[in-house]
Amino acid sequence: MLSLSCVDPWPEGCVGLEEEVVTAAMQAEELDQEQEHRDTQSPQESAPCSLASGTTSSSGSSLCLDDSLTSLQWLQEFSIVSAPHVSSHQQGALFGHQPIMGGDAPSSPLAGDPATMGTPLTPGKPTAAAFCRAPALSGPLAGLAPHGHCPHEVDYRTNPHVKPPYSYATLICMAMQASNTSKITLSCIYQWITENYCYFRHADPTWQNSIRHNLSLNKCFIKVPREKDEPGKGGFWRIDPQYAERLLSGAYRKRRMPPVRINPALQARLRPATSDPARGLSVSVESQQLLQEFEEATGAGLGAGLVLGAGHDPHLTEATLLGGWGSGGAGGGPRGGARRKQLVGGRAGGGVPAKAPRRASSPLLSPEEQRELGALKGSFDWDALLDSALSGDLSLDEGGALSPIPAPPPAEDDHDHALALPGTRVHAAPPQAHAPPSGLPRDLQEETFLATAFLQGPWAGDEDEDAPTTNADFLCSSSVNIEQLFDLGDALAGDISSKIDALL
DNA sequence: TAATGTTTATACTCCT
DNA sequence: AGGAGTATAAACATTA
Repeated sequence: MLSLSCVDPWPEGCVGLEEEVVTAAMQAEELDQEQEHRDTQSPQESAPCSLASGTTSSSGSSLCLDDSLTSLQWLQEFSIVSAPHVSSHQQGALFGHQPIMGGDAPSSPLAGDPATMGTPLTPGKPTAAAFCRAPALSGPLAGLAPHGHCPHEVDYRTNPHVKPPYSYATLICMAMQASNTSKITLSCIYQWITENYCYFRHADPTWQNSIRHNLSLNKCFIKVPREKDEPGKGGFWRIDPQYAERLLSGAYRKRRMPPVRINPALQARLRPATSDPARGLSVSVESQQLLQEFEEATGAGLGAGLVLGAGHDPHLTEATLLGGWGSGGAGGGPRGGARRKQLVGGRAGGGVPAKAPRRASSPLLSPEEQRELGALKGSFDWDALLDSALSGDLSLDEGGALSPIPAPPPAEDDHDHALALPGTRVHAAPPQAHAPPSGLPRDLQEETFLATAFLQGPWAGDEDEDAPTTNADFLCSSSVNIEQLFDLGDALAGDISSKIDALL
């Protein structure tokens, strides 16, 4: 059954943390009140604040969230450059709202893109509600907090400096699930990611290689060749339905990933501005202490990117920040291939000069793909998905979505099953389903679930916390509440019992 | 020719 | 320590 952790935003293991964080927030709020007033109000600059229409109004910026619930306000003290022109709303880009699965994507990929405005890495005002109160961080999800990279702190949609803490597979899943179609093209995946994650708009386009690599390698993804009469290049991709089904099952698991990654493509842009120590990362002693307390509370600090070294040397911190590719305290520096590129010739045949990095380019979409992308910009309707489950379209029985019994690998022809998506048909899984071939898919789905659940829920900050139905739980925000799911479970249990009785 | 897709290799983190 | 999962890089093949 569904984890109860979905209901309790602050499970046992998180209570202490909550208190500490809130305490730190209160202290920080006092410290930062002066700066709070310094921040001139420029609502017109907070374009991302505009809410998406419909059920996916998850793009509310930090401004839209509850200012009174600041919990990490002390992070405002972290400022790579002093940029008086940067409004608090822009500062809120780092912590604030989430990329939206649906709703109105920017008309331009760069719309509301701080990077294009030279906005530095300047954390804004997260809210308590946005920090770990959200469902994605409750229960097993609290594991994200130790990463120090709570997704609710960062507005990945507009912040070009921080890499989303999601695996590529998750991003692909998100793109696919945001689509109203059962299959999308590679370019649409690119497009969705770049529109929803500002980081990738400015990152070296090698991430696209990784996307393709994931699509090819990950068994979750199935390639659907184009019809012969279908124009366009490349095939379509979709999620193996057996994994899509598991979106509704299982517990969350944190993602293993370096906590904070600064877009290396922006480092060069940032570095000149921050090379001046006078304009460098400004961290007050109070905030350092608060951050340290927070790190101690969370056990991991704000990730490699916000490591406060001995003596809390701001410059060291800056260097760590700008060094990018935080490697979890393993010394920073480029990881993986980047280093190998330097140290090992690899198959590239040592000495072969690396390709000059290409500029990120917006994939050119065919009209057909544009239409498809239009669907991508549409809603990411969990209600519909849940409704599908509740209506029985999803396999809910043996090994089904809501069953603790793992689903079996699908038959080959199962690939014809469509991804369970809102507005689209949802095929039942083969009843003989069992455990997935590996742990990856489950993790992936859980992560995707985690990643997408909160995308639906900007409510944490702008709703009354005391309201019984606004506990920032995606299920509670959904038209299908947890009771319904329990009712469903009861019904299923009853059905199973009756069948057992019949057999006996 | 560029986009797409496949494969291989390496490095890193986390878990057992 | 080793395996699993993931990220990154690159070479190469295919296709529109």
